[in-house]
Amino acid sequence: MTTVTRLPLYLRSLQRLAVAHQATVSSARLAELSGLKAATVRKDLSYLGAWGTRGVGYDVDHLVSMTRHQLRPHPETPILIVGAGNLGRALSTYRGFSADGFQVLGLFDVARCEVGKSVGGLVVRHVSEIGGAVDGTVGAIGVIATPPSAAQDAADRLVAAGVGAILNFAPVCLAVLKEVRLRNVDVSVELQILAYRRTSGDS
Amino acid sequence: MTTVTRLPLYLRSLQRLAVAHQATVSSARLAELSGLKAATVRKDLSYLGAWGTRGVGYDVDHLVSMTRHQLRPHPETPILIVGAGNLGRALSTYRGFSADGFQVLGLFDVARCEVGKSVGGLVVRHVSEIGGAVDGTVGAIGVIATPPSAAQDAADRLVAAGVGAILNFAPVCLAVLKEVRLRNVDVSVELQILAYRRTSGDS
DNA sequence: AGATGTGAAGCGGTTCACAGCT
DNA sequence: AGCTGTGAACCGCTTCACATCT
Repeated sequence: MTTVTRLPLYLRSLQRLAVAHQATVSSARLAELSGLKAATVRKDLSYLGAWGTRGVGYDVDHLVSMTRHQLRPHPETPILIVGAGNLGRALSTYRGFSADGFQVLGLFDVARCEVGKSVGGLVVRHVSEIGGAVDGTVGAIGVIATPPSAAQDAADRLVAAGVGAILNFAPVCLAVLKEVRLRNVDVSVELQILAYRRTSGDS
Repeated sequence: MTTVTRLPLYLRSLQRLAVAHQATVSSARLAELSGLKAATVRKDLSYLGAWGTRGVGYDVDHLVSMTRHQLRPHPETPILIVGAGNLGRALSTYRGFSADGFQVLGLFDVARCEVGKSVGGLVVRHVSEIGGAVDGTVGAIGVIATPPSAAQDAADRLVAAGVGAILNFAPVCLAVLKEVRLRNVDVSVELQILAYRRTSGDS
């Protein structure tokens, strides 16, 4: 269901509304804030079993807790970052994570010379220690921020360690067990899409 | 057309094949390398007017130049990065850009104390200089790597400077002229999608 | 009046299946 | 035999339209 991919967007908009002490939102307003159509918002919320008031709209606080509950069953989702290069360091010091319920559990690298360095309160460990770091924790997410050549190895180690999902920033197509959810973020690909044909707008 | 979003993937796979001296590829093989279905590949390539040989496959070199030509009308697409924080610095030192035909034209920040610092051969300039940096160049792409609060201002400046597209890393929904293509990359959103329900795989 | 909830239509992309070429 | 090229079926998401409720 693609509704899931919009839930985080709703949550953000809703949190802003909550901060602005808006008690209620219409689907039209929420759509506008999230860059979507009103009908889409209503359909999505109805899937979640949302209960709006006709003629008024939805209760912001109720929607916030409902959306958040859908998005995070556990209070803190552990994150493991592999690759202590520029991107890996940028990610591990990103302060937005904790607000969204994530906690960086560890930062790893293959290069021995990187191991032991401290990055924003986190000590870089060797990739061989990934397994030990995950240990009992369930639902951990691995983030791959390595060069392309090291990405598959990183993925293998993360999968072996038992992570439930992987977010891959390396420009390669990874092979993983299909039980492991995988999403790719590739800056160069995004730029190439944007660079294509200077015509018509696309989301 | 969503074909465009797959072109960069094909190009990457094809370049690897070229390096490995593979003269020819079948749609099935290319699909496998790119994580797609064979039928999709054939449809996409036929849209480009590709000319494969039945019983054999496609000529790798031909496909590479055809795809590359589609993706980059100009040899070097100029990139302007706004925000010299961790992410902005990571992006401006990313070495993969030049290989994919992009050139970082400038790195900007609002904070006066950041201005003048040197980051990987690039001197951080104040955001007010964005307009001058773009000047005559056509088809420039702006990259927003600021905190959320500064993102809309960055977008406005980039649009005023005449960029054709914006890649936004800030966790906000930007308002831009609809002539300007916009794509959003939000790490927290990606993680939230991955964290959702520990069931069924999704791309 | 103003907004939700939702069946039904619409639309775009994916996948099938097979004819046709080498 | 093998693989492309493509019409047609399929599928799922989006959007409309409107009955329904406050």
